[in-house]
Amino acid sequence: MKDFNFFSKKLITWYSSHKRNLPWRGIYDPYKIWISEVILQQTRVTQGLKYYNRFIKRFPDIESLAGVEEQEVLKYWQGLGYYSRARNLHRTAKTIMDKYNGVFPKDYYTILKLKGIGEYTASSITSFAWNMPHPTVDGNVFRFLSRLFAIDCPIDTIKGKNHFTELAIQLMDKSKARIFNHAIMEFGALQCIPSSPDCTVCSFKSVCLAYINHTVVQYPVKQYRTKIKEIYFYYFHIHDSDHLYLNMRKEKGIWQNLFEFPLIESDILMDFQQLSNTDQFRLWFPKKHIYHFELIVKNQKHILSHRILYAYFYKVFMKRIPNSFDTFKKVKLMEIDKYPIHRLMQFYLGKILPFNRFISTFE
DNA sequence: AAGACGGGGAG
DNA sequence: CTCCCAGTCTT
Repeated sequence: MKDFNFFSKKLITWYSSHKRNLPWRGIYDPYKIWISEVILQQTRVTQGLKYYNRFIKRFPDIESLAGVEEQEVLKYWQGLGYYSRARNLHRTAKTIMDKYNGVFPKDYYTILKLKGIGEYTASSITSFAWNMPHPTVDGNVFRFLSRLFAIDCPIDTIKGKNHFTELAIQLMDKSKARIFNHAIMEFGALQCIPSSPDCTVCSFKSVCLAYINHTVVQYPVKQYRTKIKEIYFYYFHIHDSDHLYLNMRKEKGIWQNLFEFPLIESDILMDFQQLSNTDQFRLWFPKKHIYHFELIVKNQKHILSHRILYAYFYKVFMKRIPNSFDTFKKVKLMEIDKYPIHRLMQFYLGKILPFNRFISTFE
């Protein structure tokens, strides 16, 4: 269709004068590239930056990452979201130690089999570390290419993915995969931005089909929309002057392996009367003991990509800690920093603890 | 093919 | 509010 080498050249020229200075640029260590790419999955550069620096400082290589407990890896991921990324990072570090003698595999398809590494990340690692000609097709690339060629095929379908990947392969100067991939993503991130891009200064305005047709706003095309469900979380903060009673979320789902107060989840809004009639409540707080409940936080809205959850925090006072609390993890207040917690717990602890030193270490 | 999985920032 | 971010895994 066009002179593809023209695009590659033009893109790289643009990149050389517009690129941002980022800590994972100009690095050829596959480990560091891997960490940076996983952190940046569905995450903005500005948000991931401090996590990257802190993570690399604590886990400078595969061996150091594989050698710790998952809990510590999650602690360094606390607040970033999509926690399966951290769990998979840890798991894959162990796999590389066990199966590949601690050396990061160099074959694309071997890398692709590792947990938490998909096509995008495998392409990033192989192209950035070894200049292998695999295209990095991320959100930036989807957007840029969909506009440049006015592609109506939805990007969130198998067909769309394949189409854009093929296009990126054809556009790429195979001998310059590393800089081409950096350039095309940077272009999408800085010039061909999602909303109101300044097309008047774009290097491709003379050939961009969407710009020529005045249809830039229509691209990229998406087929699916995530539907959002509302849920209600009722937390119990057991009163104790110098301890917290926590549970680890073991089940698959939101916040797996993170710590939180004993919790009753519900699809519906419940007042205290209804709550106290649930099986879980009666198990934790049997009638033979005297309790006093105080509602500290009411209807706290917490938004996830696919859920809106409303949280209630009850503080529980009692004469003596009953045996039914033995299943909870009793954590010294001073040691809360060792336990990975989600934003909602951080919010509550920040509210009730007079000194924010308890949760300040990782912020 | 469709949904699950966080959190934050921009408009 | 809505959209989207250097996506991947599960069913």
